[in-house]
Amino acid sequence: MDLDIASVARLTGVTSRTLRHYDAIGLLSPAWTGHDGRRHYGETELLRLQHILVLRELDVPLETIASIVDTDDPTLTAALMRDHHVALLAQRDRFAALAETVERTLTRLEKGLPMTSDEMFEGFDHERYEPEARERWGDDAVARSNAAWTGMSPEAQRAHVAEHEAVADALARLAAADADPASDEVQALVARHHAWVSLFWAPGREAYAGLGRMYVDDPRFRATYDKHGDGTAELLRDAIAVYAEGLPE
Amino acid sequence: MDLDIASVARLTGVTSRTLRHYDAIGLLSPAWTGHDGRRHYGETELLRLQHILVLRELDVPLETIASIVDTDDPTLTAALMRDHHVALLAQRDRFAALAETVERTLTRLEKGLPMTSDEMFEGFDHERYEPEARERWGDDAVARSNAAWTGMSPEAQRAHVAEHEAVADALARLAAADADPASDEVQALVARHHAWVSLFWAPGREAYAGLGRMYVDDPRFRATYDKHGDGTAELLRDAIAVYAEGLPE
DNA sequence: GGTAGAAGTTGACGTCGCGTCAACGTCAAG
DNA sequence: CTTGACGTTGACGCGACGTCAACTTCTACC
Repeated sequence: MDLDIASVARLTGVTSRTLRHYDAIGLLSPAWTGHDGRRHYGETELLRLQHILVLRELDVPLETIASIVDTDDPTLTAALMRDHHVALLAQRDRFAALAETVERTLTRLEKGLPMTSDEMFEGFDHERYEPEARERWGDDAVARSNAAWTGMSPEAQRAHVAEHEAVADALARLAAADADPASDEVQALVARHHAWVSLFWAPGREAYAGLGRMYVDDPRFRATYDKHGDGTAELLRDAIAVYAEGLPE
Repeated sequence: MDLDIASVARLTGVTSRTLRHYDAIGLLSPAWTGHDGRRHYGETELLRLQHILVLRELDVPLETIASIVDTDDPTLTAALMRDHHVALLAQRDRFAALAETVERTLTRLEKGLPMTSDEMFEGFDHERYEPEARERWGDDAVARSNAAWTGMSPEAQRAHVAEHEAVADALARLAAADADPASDEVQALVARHHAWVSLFWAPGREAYAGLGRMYVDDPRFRATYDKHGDGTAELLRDAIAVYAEGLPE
């Protein structure tokens, strides 16, 4: 896939100016730049852009968005996306509440009835900023946005990240040695991986296997594991496929 | 009702800074200012503020908001509010669509399936800017926002406004002469008023009577008619009450 | 090969809706 | 009569682009 700036603009609804802006501030760089300076975008960039736009819909500042989409941990990313899904539903409900308030005001006006001043403003800003939104996207959204993650102490958070790195490193070494995905050594690592994932999200059999496939199929997620060593993502995928058979649902 | 700036802020969720800003740009002036310069707000201001906030939720620029809420034509105002109600519902649906898109992306990612680039961006900006929103709140929202109004030629629009003025003037003269609301002369004018209203909105018996009461009860709307002569709003209300009995529903 | 037009490029400045800070005035309570 | 809460008026700052301007490059057609 090779799209120029206008194609991306048409596809996504953002202007080319916006894409140039995102390049300028380092939020979204093109896949490559022609010798003439023209920007070219690939699939990875489109995925990243979708992620960015979801967050932008929620009025997350671009700087915060950058720190979120730069998180190269795929499971955390997935968890955050689920979180954004919840936020979108909240926005939907907020506008529904507003519509109702306005409707009430209208019918009361039509009937010539007065309203109390509290009643008039039900559903306005109270829903928007209390109690979550402000806290939620305030300073460091990555460290706050997921409930499980938020509940952890900073040390626990660091330990958690380190655990993931350790698993990935060990997997990379076994991948280099061409280990069997079903072997006990590998399966023990997958168990640790599954425990790690479970803090954010408790996937069933199908979902966990799907996550494994995503690690290979999505270039952005694949890079996360393969930077520890070539073949790591594939080994993890295959090992997860075996491990997943033992899961419920 | 006499509220200071902090009360209004608490009630509505906007900051006092915002209220001062709205005063500075002439969007919302306080009812009166104390000898010490402190701002005091009344019921009229709260109504106006709610109107402003509804429009702000829809991302209408403040300048446009000003031209909308300054329209001192009550029926057009009511029609616009109904329009805003529709827009709020549209926003609600837009976020619902976004949530669905994200959900689809998530499940596909979990299953490791790819998506087409079109699919990925379904529900993003296409809904937001096409085909209505941009045109709708573009330059002169007052002259565009109502469907019926938009369809009229500029000359027809001017004629329409003039008709309303003529009716109000005639009513004011009859009010000064202490005319009977049920008299043929007055009822003929109400018939013209009803025809005028019907272009924006076809009220039933109850709704039209309610509109009449609103003309007296709401000070902002009352002023619109009483500027033609004292007692005009009351005469219109009583005359509408009589006229409404002959309406269906 | 020449040229027009469409679409890209990089600065640079403008805009909107306030937030935020500074410096100061005023009021009610202790 | 001070203290502290809350108000006031400037003035500047900012985030996310829009909007020129001046220039280069690609493609199409003669």
